[in-house]
Amino acid sequence: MAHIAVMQPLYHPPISEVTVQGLLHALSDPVRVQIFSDLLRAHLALNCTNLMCKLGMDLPKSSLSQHFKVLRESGLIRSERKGVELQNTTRWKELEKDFGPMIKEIISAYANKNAAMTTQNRRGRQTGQSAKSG
Amino acid sequence: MAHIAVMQPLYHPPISEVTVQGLLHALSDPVRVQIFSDLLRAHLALNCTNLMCKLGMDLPKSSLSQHFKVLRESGLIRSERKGVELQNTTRWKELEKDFGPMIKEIISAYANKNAAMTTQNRRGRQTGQSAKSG
DNA sequence: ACTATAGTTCGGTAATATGGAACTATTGAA
DNA sequence: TTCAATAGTTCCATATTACCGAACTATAGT
Repeated sequence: MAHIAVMQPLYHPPISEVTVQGLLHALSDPVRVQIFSDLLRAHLALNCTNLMCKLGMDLPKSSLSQHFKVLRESGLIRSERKGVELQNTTRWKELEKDFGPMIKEIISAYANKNAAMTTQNRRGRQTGQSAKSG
Repeated sequence: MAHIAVMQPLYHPPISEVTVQGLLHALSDPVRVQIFSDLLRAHLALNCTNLMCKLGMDLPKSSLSQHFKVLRESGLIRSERKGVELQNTTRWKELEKDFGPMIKEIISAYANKNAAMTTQNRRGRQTGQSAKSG
């Protein structure tokens, strides 16, 4: 007895529908930034669960799914079914063409800020912030 | 009989406490982007109400106040009491020093996107979006 | 002290985010 | 085809955040 759920086939907005507002909202969450930058670094398709393991994050599946949905529907990533799992890639080329260096600058600002904070922490100010070790 | 409210004197985070996450969150709202870009263009201090009139926006005072608070506490603007009103300015210099061209790129991406959409609208696709008319 | 103006704070409601449990979809094996 | 396993999604209840009217604070002018 099929109740309601039909699991529709992963919506990806055309690049023309992608908004700066949506991109910034997606990238204003630390989990999503981590995922996106890792996808950038990885330079290849990654599935959701592996990605999270790799980042040392341990979120519930439902939250994870939501975060990927936000990234997808903001236009930042593309997710394709590959058997039982999803392969996620960034939509970098399109994005750069339409939004110039904005996204690059955002990611690099995050990276710089983290680096700066890590440096500060090394100098003794223990803040409890996640400072990736090793 | 003083109940609770004390109206504390407008908090401005030191630039070292400003986070990319906070900046992006602040700039992921169209009203706040409008305010901020107008402050940039204006190149001088503007009070809240005038600013909103000028932008043709008609929000309730309380919402307005909240938006300015978000901009202020994210580190994007500085607000100083000048008599009965506030004078708002961007913290551009500091921001650029700490976050490089990121903010500039965000603002310009917004501007480009709006321009692109206006162009599209002119070609007949009436979307109901606000397209500033002369 | 009274009035006006500019903005803030409170408090109720609406919208959005989080995460556990149940579900869907695909693979692999019997 | 049926059963189990794996990877994500959807549902729903709760928690957090946003919105805005009403009451308040703060300053200026009279």
